[in-house]
Amino acid sequence: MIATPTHTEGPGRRVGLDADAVVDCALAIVEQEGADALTMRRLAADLGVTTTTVYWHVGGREAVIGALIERHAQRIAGTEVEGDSARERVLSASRNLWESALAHPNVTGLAHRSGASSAVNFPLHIALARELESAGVRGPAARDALNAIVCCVAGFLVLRLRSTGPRDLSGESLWATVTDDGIDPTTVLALVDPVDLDRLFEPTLRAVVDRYVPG
Amino acid sequence: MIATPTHTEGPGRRVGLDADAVVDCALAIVEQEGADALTMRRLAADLGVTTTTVYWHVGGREAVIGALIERHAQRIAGTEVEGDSARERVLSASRNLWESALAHPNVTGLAHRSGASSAVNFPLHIALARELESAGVRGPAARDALNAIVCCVAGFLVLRLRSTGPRDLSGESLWATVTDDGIDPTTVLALVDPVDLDRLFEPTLRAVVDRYVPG
DNA sequence: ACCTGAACACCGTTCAAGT
DNA sequence: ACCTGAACACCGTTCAAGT
Repeated sequence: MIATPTHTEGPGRRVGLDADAVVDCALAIVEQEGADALTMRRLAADLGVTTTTVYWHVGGREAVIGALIERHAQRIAGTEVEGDSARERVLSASRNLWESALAHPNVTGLAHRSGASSAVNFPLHIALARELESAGVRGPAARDALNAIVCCVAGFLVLRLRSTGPRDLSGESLWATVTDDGIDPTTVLALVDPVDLDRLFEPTLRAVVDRYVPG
Repeated sequence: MIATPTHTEGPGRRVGLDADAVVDCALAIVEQEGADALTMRRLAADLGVTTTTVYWHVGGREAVIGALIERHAQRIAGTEVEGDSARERVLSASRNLWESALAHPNVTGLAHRSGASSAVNFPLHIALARELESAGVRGPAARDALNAIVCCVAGFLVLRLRSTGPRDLSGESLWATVTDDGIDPTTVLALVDPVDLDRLFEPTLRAVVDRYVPG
């Protein structure tokens, strides 16, 4: 008989839980079912404990989300930058930002809503800053290039990842403006089409890179 | 004695409330105290009624938010586009997108989180589409230009409006990567500075416009 | 140190009831 | 048609208590 707890239920029992297990479970819930599914009670239930146990190990909901985001950031930190020329490597590092967000839409959305959007992508931002330096962009120019690229990628992600529910386009009262004015309807309709964004991303990114990194 | 209700409290009394008054009140709460302050109970309390009355007039929270966003969209619809050349007017219409969002950060953030980010800016998107047409950009080219510009503006807004809390930058474990690698710290630090974005917005916007509208 | 049980103060929503 | 009161099922969080 090894040194196991003498009782298996009630206060005082040991369930062998640590902060890492809690954060892993929280991250899994968010990735699979979205941020709204992450409640303290649901998280505790999945772990087989009470909500108060979660509070003891990592803290309240905000703390759980913070830890979850930081773990995800470390997970995507190892993404490789490809390309031969310095310019191509800058583009590759920028694309990594775009692709990692598309690969984990729920975590990305949660990080964005909780104001930690830069925290998740921190490792990838660093990687991009490194490639900019290799491309000869330094000082204030590097700062501007980094910010412009990050903003551009973030903008495409916002429209690309937004919930594609049918309840958008709100009232028909707004549509009246369009049909009245003789604007080509397909131009405006494309604002809702995420497929276009996948095609548009690359050339727009290149336009911004061209503006801020010489070559 | 005019035809007033015979009783002033309890079920059956008339308070002279309509859907417009509810939406106005909801919009005021959001603009002044943020979206989190908009609860059904708070809204009802400000109107001097019960929560169920709000449900009767406009519906649940989602319906209130939808109506609130649509009203704001109509409010900003009248923004003027300035500029002599067609290209300058395209830039002006794009700037309107940026400035109206900065003027109403709470409503913008709520619209974005509730997946109605395109609904709020719908009138301004139409205005931009009109200027693109005047600039000779039509068909698929107009669609691409519109999407690219909207994405660019949205990206700058996302980083500009994100809650500038001190709890960002999460763990110090991430910072270790930076100091180890000899990256210029000021380059990365600038990611948190919103002032830089105000300066960067215009030239980056011009780079995107240059790419998609000739002239 | 680790975990439970009960409780508190909120929230959105519904339903029967009033005039 | 318009409005109330009470209730339901949730939520995050706290606190005393157990081993």
